[in-house]
Amino acid sequence: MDALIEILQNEAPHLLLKREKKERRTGLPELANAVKGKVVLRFAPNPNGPLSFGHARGLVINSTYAKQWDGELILRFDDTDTTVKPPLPSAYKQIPQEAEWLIGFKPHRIVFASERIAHYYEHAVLMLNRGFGYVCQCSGEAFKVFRESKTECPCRNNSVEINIELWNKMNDGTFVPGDAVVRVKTDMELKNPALRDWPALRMQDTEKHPHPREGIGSKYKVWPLLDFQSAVEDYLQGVTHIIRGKDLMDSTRKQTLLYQHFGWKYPETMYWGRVKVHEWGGFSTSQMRRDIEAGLFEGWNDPRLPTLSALKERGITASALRHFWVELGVTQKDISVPLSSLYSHNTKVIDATAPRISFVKNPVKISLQGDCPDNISIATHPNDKSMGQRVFNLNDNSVYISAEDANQTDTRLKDFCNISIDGSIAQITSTERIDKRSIIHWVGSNCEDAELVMVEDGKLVSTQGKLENHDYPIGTAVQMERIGYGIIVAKNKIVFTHN
RNA sequence: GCUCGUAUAGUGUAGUGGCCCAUCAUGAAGGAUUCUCAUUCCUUCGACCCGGAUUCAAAUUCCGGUACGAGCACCA
Repeated sequence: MDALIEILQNEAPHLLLKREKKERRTGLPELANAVKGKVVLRFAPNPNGPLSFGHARGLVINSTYAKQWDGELILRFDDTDTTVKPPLPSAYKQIPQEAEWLIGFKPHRIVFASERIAHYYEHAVLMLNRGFGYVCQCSGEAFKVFRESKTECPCRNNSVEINIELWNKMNDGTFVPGDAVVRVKTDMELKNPALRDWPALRMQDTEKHPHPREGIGSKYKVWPLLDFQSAVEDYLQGVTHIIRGKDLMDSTRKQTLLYQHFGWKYPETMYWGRVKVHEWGGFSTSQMRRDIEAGLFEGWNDPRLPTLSALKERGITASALRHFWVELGVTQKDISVPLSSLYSHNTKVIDATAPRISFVKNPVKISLQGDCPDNISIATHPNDKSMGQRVFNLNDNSVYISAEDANQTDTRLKDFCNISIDGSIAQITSTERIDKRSIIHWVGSNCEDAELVMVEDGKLVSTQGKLENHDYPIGTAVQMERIGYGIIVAKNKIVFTHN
C-alpha cells in the first residue's frame, strides 16, 4: 500500500488530493477572466421603443455582473438606423428611467451612437487606408452571388486612393443610398458565408428619414451598421465582457475579424438563447409601435403589452424581474417559460407588505336580520398585526356579497358572522365560527362602485364591483381577498396583477 | 443550400469522468397552519434526445443520427 502511494505521489500526485464536495452553484455562472473593479459591461438597445420584457434580461444579467465585480455598466443607444427601425424620440428619456427602476442604480455611462459618428468615420478611413476595408459598388443582389460562390467582387482590389475617392463620394452626396457600402475585407473562402467581406457602413437618405435627435437630423449620409459601430465603440469604451443573445454569435465572429485587422483584443463573450413566454408568443418593438399608433393599444404601458412599463403598471416588481432572469441564467438553450414563474417571484416580494382589501365582484345587496353591530374591524394583514385594522361600516344593517356567493344558503361572512341566506335577506345565526362552512368576503353597504381590470388571453376584461373603502395611494400593491394581487391605479380602479 | 448553436422531470436550472438510481426552484397532487381560493410549513410525483465508440467507470469525452433555434440584411 505504501509503495502504491509512493508511486502515485511521483506519477500522479493530483490523485491523492482529497476532492472537495461539489456544491450547487447559485446565481449566475462565473464571468471568465474578470478582475474586480475592472469589468466593463454594456447594454445596447435600439431606442425604437421603450424597453420590453426581453430587454430586461440584458439589463438584469449585465447589471448583476457589473455589481458583482464592482465594475461599470454602460447604457448605449444603438441608434444608427433612421430608416428601417427609426429611433422613437421619447425612448431616449424613458429607457434610462426604466433601466434604473429595473436594476436599482443609474448606469455608469450613457453613450449615444448617433453622437459618435466622427469616431466611426475615423476608423472607417483608417480601415480604408490600411487596406482591410473597401468601398463596394455592387448591389446587394450582386454581392449575394459573390458571397455564395466564394468569388471576390471587382471592387475588392481597388487602390487605397480609389477607395478614399469613393468614400468621399459617399459622404458628399455624389452617391445615393444603394450606390455603395464600405466592406471589411475578410476572406471570401471563409466557411461561414455570413463572415465573407461583411458590410460595415452604408448610406441612408437622411433628408427623407432624418435622425430624430437634435443636431443629428440630416447631418450624415453615411452610417455605420451594427457590427462595425458596436465593435469600434466597445473598443473605445474599454468593454471587457459582452453578454448578449446567441443570435449575435456571428456578429462576434465578424467583429473578431475586424479586431484582428486593428490589432485589438476582443472582449470575453457569453450568450443566452431565445426566450418565449407561453402566454405572449412572439412580439416585436416595431410591431407594438405600429399597433399603438394604429390605436390598438392605449399606449406603451397598456397592460396587454409585454413592455417594462406595462409590467410595472400591472404590479410586477423590479425585484421579481431580477430574480426571474437571474434564475434563468445565461444558457444558450432556447426556452419557453410560463408567466407563473415570474408571478411566483412577485408573490414572494409583495405578499408580506400587500394590504388585504375586499373587492366584491357582481355585488348583490343583502340585508342582515338579527343582532348586527355598527361596524366590524378586520386585520389589514393576517400575518402582520402592525399594519392595523380595516373598519367595515354596518350602519344600515346590510352588506354586499358576490352574486356567485349568494347562491349558497349557509355561509360565513369573513371575520364577522355565520348567515343563512334567503333571497336578499340573511339571518345572522352566529358570530362565533362553529362549523366548517365556507367563508366569503364582503363589504359594507356604504362602499363605492369600483372597477377591476384584468388581462385574459390578451384581452382586457373589466369587472364591476364594490370596493372596500380605503385611502391607499395610487400604485399600492394590494391583495384582494379570494381574488389575487392587484395595483390601485385610481381611487376606484384596480388592475389585477396575478393570483 | 451553406454556416453556427443547443438538447437533464410539465417548465426552468445545477452538474465539465467516479460524490449522481442526478441539484434547486417552479408546477401538480395530498396534508398541516390560517375566519381569503393568499401566505407559511410538511409529504409525494416527475428527467439525463437516439445509436455507437473510448474507459475499470460517461449526464459529463468522441463519432453518427434526430429535433429545435439562429446567422448568411445597404435592421438592431
